[in-house]
Amino acid sequence: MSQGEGVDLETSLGYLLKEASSALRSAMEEVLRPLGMSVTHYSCLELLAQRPGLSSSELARGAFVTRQSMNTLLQSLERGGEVTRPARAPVGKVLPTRLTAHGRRRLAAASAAVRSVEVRMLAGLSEDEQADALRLLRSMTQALRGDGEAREQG
Amino acid sequence: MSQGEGVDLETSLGYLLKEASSALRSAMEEVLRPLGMSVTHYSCLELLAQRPGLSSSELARGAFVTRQSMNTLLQSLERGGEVTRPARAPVGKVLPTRLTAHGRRRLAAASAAVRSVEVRMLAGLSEDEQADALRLLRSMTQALRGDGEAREQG
DNA sequence: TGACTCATGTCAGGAGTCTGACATACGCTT
DNA sequence: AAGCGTATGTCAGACTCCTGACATGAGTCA
Repeated sequence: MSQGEGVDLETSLGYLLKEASSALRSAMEEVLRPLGMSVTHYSCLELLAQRPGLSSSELARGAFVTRQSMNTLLQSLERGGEVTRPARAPVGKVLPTRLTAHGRRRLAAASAAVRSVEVRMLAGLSEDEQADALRLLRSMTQALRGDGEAREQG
Repeated sequence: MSQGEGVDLETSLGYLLKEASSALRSAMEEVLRPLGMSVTHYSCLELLAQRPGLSSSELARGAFVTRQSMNTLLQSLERGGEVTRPARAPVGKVLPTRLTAHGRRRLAAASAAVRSVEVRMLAGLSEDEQADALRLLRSMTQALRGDGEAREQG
């Protein structure tokens, strides 16, 4: 510990990452609130728009929550008529989920709101810097996930 | 596998930021769990080590939780003998919090564990890239915070 | 074919965090 | 000096998300 005391939070990438993520989440909640939508709710819809037929578990991984939490959300979204799931699994236990027309409309509004936040976040960053940020973030995530093993990607 | 086209999540800085943050949090929880410590718990201790005498509200802002949540945590930390707060406020209502020797020992173990995670996260990034990441993250956070309008003051 | 492994959906219980509300203490303006 | 707005600490209730556990269905291999 003799050398570790001078951990300046302002130069800790971990802290800054958390700070940025927190700021992004707050900003998203702020613009989503008027629409009566949570960040997880929006994430779920966005995921479904891009990859129709995803299962609850796949949606959960994509939105970074547990499959139990996602399942609870999906049940309410089904009641609200934003998504549909077959009563019985076509194959296995997997219930493919799809957006309804209503869900798509809800997503459209939310997507525009979220996009404005992202635009604001990127303000002041050049194209090259944005590309750098993408690459850096990917590198960090991959390093955190893979336990010291180089994993090839498609 | 079934990658569509349209809006690609893989090129959304917001999504990647959330993904990286999620991976970091998971990694931290994993190494902190054996110590019986949560991420917020660790953050609180780390903050106190660097800025002794912080109030509950200041700690809350630094750890990105509400002051109510931080207060609940501080009460349990007080019971556990990791921090101390005066019974009455020296000035105003602010109760300056400080680490005890026990708290410092707890932090030392946690800090080492977290440091290993951060080292892993930074693996594969050059000094320059790390500096870039810091700068980029700061820029995004600042752009997100100034949501109202020009009312910024460091 | 049968055992084993893995993934999924779901139920139940609990820990952590948030919103809302209230009293108190400080600084600034009038 | 008094009023007003802001910030803090705290209590209470509600909610979200998580951990743990169970049964079911698919894929793999002997």
